[in-house]
Amino acid sequence: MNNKPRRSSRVTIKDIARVSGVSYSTVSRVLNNKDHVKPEKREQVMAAVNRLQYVVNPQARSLAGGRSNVIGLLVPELGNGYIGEVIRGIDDALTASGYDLMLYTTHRHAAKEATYLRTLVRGLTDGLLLLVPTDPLAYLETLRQEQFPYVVIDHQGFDDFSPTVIGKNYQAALDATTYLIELGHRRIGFIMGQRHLNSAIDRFKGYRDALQAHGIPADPELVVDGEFLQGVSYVAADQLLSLPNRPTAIFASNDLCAFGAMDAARNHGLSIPNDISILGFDDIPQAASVRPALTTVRQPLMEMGRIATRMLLDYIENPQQERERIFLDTELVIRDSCAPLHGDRV
Amino acid sequence: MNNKPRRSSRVTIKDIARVSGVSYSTVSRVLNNKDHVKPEKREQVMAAVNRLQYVVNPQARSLAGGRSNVIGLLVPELGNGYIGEVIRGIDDALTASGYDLMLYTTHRHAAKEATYLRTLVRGLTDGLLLLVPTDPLAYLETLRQEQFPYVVIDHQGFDDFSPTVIGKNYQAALDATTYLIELGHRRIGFIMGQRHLNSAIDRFKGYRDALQAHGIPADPELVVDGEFLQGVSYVAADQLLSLPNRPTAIFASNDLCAFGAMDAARNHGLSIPNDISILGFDDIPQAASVRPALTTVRQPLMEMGRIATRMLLDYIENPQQERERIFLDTELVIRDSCAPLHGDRV
DNA sequence: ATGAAAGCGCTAACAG
DNA sequence: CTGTTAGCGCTTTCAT
Repeated sequence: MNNKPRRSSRVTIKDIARVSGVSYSTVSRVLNNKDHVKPEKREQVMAAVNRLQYVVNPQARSLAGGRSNVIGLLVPELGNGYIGEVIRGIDDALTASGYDLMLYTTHRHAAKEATYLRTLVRGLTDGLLLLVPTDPLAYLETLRQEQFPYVVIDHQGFDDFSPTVIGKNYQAALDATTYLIELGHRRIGFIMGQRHLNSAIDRFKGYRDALQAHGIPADPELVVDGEFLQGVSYVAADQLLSLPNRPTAIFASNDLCAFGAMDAARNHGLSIPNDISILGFDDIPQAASVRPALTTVRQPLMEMGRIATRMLLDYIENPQQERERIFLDTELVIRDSCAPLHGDRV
Repeated sequence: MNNKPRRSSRVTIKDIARVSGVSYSTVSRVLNNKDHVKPEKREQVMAAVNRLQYVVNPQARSLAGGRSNVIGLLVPELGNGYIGEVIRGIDDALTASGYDLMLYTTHRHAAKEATYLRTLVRGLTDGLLLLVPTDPLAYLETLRQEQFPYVVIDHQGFDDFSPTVIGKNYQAALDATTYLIELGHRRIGFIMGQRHLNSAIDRFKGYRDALQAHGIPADPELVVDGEFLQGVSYVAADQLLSLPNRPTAIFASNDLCAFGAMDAARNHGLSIPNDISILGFDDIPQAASVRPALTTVRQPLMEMGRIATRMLLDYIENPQQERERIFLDTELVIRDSCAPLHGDRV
């Protein structure tokens, strides 16, 4: 419980001030790229910085009211490729920026989110990336009032002021379902994501409206809960496949759910796509490597992370910047898990 | 470039000192569980803490010489399930600990690692987890001299003092290769990992020695470079499969490499496992979902992360703690990608 | 057992 | 353009 902290490489701005023969506020100025410092002094300082291998102490900087140069990322959990991809995009955008990343896993625990938020905002981070937050209403308003920079990724609709990056879920689901219909399917099962998420709801609406547009009556039996989880979806799909009049195609709200459905189909002795077509959403890396390769809606996950990060950095640098909401296009990636209704693989 | 930092929820220990009627050094004592504070005062303080929703400012604490309660994680990149699994274990162990996680992606860039290290050690973190570091010799010695707590995960052999958690690579590779031999294979290709990593080398030795133990001559043609990457392995496997006397089985240094080999095999019109057996290493989540499901060596990835984290926290709390090196057992997971030499699927 | 006071390393007014 | 000075919030001697 009690141990000496070891502080290392004790080169501080005072040291480099002494060595380069200027005051240490001047050092601070050049370090922060401020104006009003003679080029030659700037050079002297930089020389000393390099020679002494100086690195700032981010805490001191942040404590003194500067930036910490770290941004926080709140994610529900790490378990699926989806989040990994988004993080890659974030990391990508951060790499050149000089910002570091603090990772917070909330395990979908809303209270935890709120606590994190309070400490984070307390100066540890300069900005926040919220990936599918669980119950953001509780603190988003606070963040806004504090003018604390943040961007929400892949979650939308709980308020009308949060800057957001999200895929066009409705349109994507509409297109995907239409594709299935054009393949001749009319009994199309739907595995729903977490019902409290608008992304899940939008996907459902796309599915529903596509059916309706083609005059296919909605059958409540065909809509089951998958909660964006593979295990839950397995059960859900199993239920679908046990129906007397079972669907000939299943549209899953994300790839994980699609994998669950594939498992269930195999378990029922059904061949994919000959006996049953399965369509996913996200296009996580595994989607291409499962067999049959999954036909799915590709969300530009890395891109989402990258764009959100750029937006955030922009807000940090530039607080006046107008907040925006960005809707990204998706793309139907046709692979091997869907086939025309009566017949051969497509 | 110039913007006001917004500091929020300005409740500091002074506030809670005032409210609870003690000096603020007493508050600090209570907050840090120090002795020499009367139980009743302790209660008063805690009451105020709860009432005012106080949260410490980690930077101030760390600046003043206390702990920051964050640990840093250095990873090469996020691109594969392997690292995701390890991180889950880390996250798991951290969850209850009150420590936060700082994520550093080095992109296998050694210079970047060194820079990170300097700033990290500068007080931002209380300890470091190094996941397959690229060129650690440069700074490990420094870390040790500074008595800075760290644990290396899945990399070993570059020095003899670093605390380490790693799988038994040699034994695992020996067992896996033996399995293939017992299936009747004698021409067994090997896709090598990054040659500068001891984990890759140990796996190779296991392969080599298993062959030798069964009197199978080593054929250099059968050993190709995969660098732990799917793309590179595809090319490597392609080379193997183009051999006049092509192997009947391929042992890949990790699952990603195995996937590359599967792609190559399919491209050669070979059926897995009837025409060619493929065996992987790691058992990342995808391994179970590819078709045919991959027979592979299971490393307890989450467990590795969890154990390493516990060790690290232990070192932080308890600097005298003796450093240890832990070797974890692996397990051959037999699925569908390997079959007896002449014949049906196993 | 507890308070007072001295910084940790840095940024940001404020003078000049 | 540049130096001086006052903290940021907290931990830690050092007294008492």
